[in-house]
Amino acid sequence: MLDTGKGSISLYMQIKDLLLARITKGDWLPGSIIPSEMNLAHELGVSQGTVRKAITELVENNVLTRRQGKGTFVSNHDVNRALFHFFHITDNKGHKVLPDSRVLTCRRKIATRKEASVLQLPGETEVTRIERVRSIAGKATMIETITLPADPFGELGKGSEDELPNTLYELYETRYGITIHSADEQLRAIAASKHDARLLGLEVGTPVLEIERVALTLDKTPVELRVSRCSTKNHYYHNTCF
Amino acid sequence: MLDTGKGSISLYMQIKDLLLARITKGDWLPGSIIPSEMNLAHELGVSQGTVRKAITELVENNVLTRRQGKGTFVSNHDVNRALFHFFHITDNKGHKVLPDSRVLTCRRKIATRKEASVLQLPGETEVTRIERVRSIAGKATMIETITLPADPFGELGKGSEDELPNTLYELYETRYGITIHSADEQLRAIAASKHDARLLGLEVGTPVLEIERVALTLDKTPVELRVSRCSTKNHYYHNTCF
DNA sequence: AAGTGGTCTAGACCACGTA
DNA sequence: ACGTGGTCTAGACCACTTG
Repeated sequence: MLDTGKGSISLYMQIKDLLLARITKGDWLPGSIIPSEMNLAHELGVSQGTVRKAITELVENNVLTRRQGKGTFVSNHDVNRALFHFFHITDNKGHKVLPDSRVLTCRRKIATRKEASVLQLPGETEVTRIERVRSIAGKATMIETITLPADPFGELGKGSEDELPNTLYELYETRYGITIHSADEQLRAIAASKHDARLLGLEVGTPVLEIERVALTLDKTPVELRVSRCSTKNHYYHNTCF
Repeated sequence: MLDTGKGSISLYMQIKDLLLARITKGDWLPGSIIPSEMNLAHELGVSQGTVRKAITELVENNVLTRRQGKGTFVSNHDVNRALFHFFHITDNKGHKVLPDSRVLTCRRKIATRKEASVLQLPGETEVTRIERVRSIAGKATMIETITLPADPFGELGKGSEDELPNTLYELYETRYGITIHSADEQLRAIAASKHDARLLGLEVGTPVLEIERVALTLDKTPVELRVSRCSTKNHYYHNTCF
């Protein structure tokens, strides 16, 4: 099974790929425990240290989570992950708070060229488009337009609009088996449209921050396009570089 | 020297802190080689694997760089580091290019309250303020206002304005012994001022992206405040989240 | 050939969580 | 008491770089 020949890829990398494959296939679901390092070592015929090195890299990629004394678990989305890894808006003092959200619309539509291209869909495909307003401390701060391919997100968008939770990535994971692992964000400054201005309580033409995010699964399949328009009157987008 | 008692911090952490201290003190300068893992292990009376684990974490923090067959080196700033870790503007196709820069002014001034607070300076301190325009493919794309404390950056700003290189962090490192290790960025959308508009070739009031960056050394001392105003007509700020 | 980092092993003991 | 991950050791061999 494992390639121990000369010029081959290292053992721990093969094990890492193997574990990754099992997770991607769904053998081990988010939140569930995986076999112990010793068990995996025996099963795969390598030493515990080699399994450990493979797991360590997956932990660094936020794919697995270790809990001393308990075991190693497949990471799942919770409020903390949403806040620390996928939400970058802070108030003027640098404090992060996850905003509330209120859904405006949730409808099936034909994908625009942009949406189809970003989500790698064929032309003229149906998508679900959700529009919601997010508020921090009771004040409307951002408008989100979320586009999801119809395929994995079957019934979503056929009614049941008001039942959408605040943290969507948890829903994707628990209800559709889709785990968001990373996201690419592109930011620019644009003028608030009439629609933006009304919802955010701004003058038309006020500069707002547009965040265009493509969310990806572990195997880098794009599964969500999210365009946010954010008032930066009392909030910033925050990023730390190393 | 090392604490091997019970409830104490782990050995490799102590070694990591020790190596970090030597680098921060300047015992080992950026770009120079550090002793081999075996030598450090003998010197410190631990096994090579323990030193290795300490070094691994410093490599992950971009403090050290390993080169197989050669040794382990203190990381230094080069064009690649500037581009991959500290520059986030891409063109509409997602391509990164480091812009050219033209210095407009470079003067000694009294720090504003904002500058003094961010750079942790006492009131009424002198700082060096640099203003420059950065161009991509010949087109002015961003205006940068850079504020440096007078203290470590002695003669900078007393003449010699035109000799400033494109990548300033390299200069800080080689000429002043200041290594930028991380940076915090806060982004918002604002309207272009008359000054901004003229330099960027935009209409007054056009939304531009303002990036306020505080650059930190390894021991988290803030040493530079950089406010950039960026036209997002043909460029984005790009960020990947995990 | 000698020295460096990179991988892998086998085994020891510690700290934590559960039963 | 037992199983888990966390730390540490000692030693082997490989891959790469330099003299």
